[in-house]
Amino acid sequence: MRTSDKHNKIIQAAIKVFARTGFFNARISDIAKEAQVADGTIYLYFNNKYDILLSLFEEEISKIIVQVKQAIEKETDPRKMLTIFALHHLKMVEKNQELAEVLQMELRQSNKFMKEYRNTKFIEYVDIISYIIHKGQESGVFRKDAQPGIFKRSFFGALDEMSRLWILTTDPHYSIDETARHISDIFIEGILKR
Amino acid sequence: MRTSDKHNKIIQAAIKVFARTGFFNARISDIAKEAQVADGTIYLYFNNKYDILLSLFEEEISKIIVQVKQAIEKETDPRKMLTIFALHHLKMVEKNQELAEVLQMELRQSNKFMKEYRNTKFIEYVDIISYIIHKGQESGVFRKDAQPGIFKRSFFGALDEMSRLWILTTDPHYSIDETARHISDIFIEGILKR
Amino acid sequence: MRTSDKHNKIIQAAIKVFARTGFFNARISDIAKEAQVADGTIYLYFNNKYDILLSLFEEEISKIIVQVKQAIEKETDPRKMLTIFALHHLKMVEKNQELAEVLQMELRQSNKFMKEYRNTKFIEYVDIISYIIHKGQESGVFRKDAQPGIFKRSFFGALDEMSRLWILTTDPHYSIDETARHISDIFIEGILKR
Amino acid sequence: MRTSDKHNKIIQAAIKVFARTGFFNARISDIAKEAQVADGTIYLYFNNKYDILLSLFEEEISKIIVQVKQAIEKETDPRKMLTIFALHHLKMVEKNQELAEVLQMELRQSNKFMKEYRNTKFIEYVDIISYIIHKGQESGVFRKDAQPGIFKRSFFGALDEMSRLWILTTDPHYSIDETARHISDIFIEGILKR
DNA sequence: GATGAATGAGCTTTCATTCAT
DNA sequence: GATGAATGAAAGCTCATTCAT
Repeated sequence: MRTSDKHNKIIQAAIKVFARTGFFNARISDIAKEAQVADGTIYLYFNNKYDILLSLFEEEISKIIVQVKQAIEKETDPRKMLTIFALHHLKMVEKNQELAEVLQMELRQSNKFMKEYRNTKFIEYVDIISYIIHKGQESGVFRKDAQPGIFKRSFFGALDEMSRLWILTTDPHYSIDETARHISDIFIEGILKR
Repeated sequence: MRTSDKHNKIIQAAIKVFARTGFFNARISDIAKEAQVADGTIYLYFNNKYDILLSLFEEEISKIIVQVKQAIEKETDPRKMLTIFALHHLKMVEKNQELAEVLQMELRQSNKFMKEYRNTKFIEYVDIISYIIHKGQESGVFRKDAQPGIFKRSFFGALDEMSRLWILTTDPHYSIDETARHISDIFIEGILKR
Repeated sequence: MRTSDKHNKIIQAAIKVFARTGFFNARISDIAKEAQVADGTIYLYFNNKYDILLSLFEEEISKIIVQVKQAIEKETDPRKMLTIFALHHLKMVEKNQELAEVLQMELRQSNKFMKEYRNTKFIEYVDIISYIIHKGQESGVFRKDAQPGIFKRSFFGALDEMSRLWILTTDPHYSIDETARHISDIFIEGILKR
Repeated sequence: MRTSDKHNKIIQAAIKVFARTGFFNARISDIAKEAQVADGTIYLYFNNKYDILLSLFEEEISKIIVQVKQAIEKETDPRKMLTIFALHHLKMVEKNQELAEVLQMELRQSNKFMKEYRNTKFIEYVDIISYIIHKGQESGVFRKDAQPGIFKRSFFGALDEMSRLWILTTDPHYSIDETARHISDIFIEGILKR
């Protein structure tokens, strides 16, 4: 019953609770209370606590991917595409603070400690960046010797680390727009063909 | 006695165990066994499980800071300083894989969920980068409009995200040297005054 | 409706499930699935899980009693009656393995832990044996000093313990016929008037 | 620490609690309270709830076997040996009512539902009976055509079923001595060579 | 200082039972 | 009558922490 209202209610509750206390400190009963269902109901929709986290990842990142791709498709200039990606990423973080916190904190842990789990959705997200680089290299805007594999991680890492600032401290020193532009500028300048 | 043999044995054991299973899954008895002391002995040197993690952070990052500062002091060119920082960071990650894993995975969590804790040592580490930028701006090598506060986090985030590759996958596609140089090149190009 | 189709379907399903996993490990949902009804339907026919077990006992043992009595009524020689009882008991065990397992395993438990429950049907079954002894004593075939109350339990106990062999191990060393005859022979010889 | 006081205290507590409520209804916390230890302490001595039951079986049956063998060794007449076995069995049941209840009720269940477990101790106990029969056949007292394998189970089954009377009803109609003698008399008469 | 047996609070998960449809 | 989603009480087990030795 994937389309059920309860499934989503639990996911949204879990985002709130995981953001507040972290995955390990979160109690099933907290999520149940937040979702206004009984503890047992959660197990009608998920196999266990960890399954909630994984489902959350898959579903929420999927949504984000769709949105970013739509935003980027409207552009042809790879430089602008990078800026849009950065902007979109940071905006998403601000709009969905709680989700962003969970992704920031728990996604990495699960990548490491849950060996069986390959976070393909996350990889797909980051690969949007390398796709942009390839485009730029083809059109001669970006340097051919730039490694998209290194670039995509560097660019994502830069945005991710900046997001942490927003999540940890409640008072952002720099505006989202300013930050996104600043970061993408550095990276664009860094791989521009001269 | 801070310099006690046991104190350090426990820290080193904790690094191993935390790297292997993560902080939350790690058992005190595992650390005790790894350190070849009794469970109770740990509580003669640390207040609780979390105190081990914090002590570990403080002490190990302190060591790293000393080393990086020494390496950078030998240079005067801020461009080379950035490259050295990147190189040093990635080399450290490779040499101290287990420590790097713990810092990667647990440092962020603790920043968030342990509100009382200000990770000053970590801030000090990242501030080395902004110090370099300031130097470069003063000497006219780097653009004046570059924001050191944004730059330092972007640069660190890029390196940090690359490190995750090393930690998660056992086969690095790019050499440390190549990667460090590539990343610092992008960033140097990105803030160079033209 | 006691004779309802569903009532019996549930009983038969319960026999299967209880035999497979035991009463305590059996889930209502397992019985429901086996009976091809909804979980809730079971509660239209039975008060609770334990009520299924008790109903099962009463109804199934009643059937057995009718059959044994019919088989014995054809005989007049109390010695042959005993042999027929033994034969009938072991044959029933083999034909209704699952039912036999449930009676073997759960009947005793329920006698003990469900204080309110007097298993009158079971007593009626065992009393068939003492009825035979009385007959034999009246006709002078069996010793007058034999205690029917002790004999009936011993005889039943002997058959019951042998049944366990069939239920636990899948390969019977002795044939049913041989075993029934052997056991009844020992007991007949044991109370024969000389 | 098999010889520890606590190990035995927990076993004895478990006998009491299992006898009172049955294995499945027994709570670990009940056993802990009865043994005057903390819940967690039980897990220092046993792997899980079921491990307590198995340990209980092995250890207590071992004790009984030693005692019966000692009692029987003093005799040479196989007829008397059988009577002694019956007497010893029923006396044991009366003296250790709670243990007897647990063995009666739970030993069979575990034989069936815990496939991996071979109750060798129990088999050893019942084999004492077949050993006696063999002796009697060798010395020409018992019929050669008697099957020790069937006899041992029948004899044990008879005693076992009688024990249930003692356990279920609190008022024994027949004395232990009378019952033991009556049952063994039937069986002795039943296999005597004439 | 060092030990490790003992503690007991705490949490995930199960499942008999209910009840709105 | 029939359904099965929802409930929530209940309990086995873990493990950080303590403290008598």
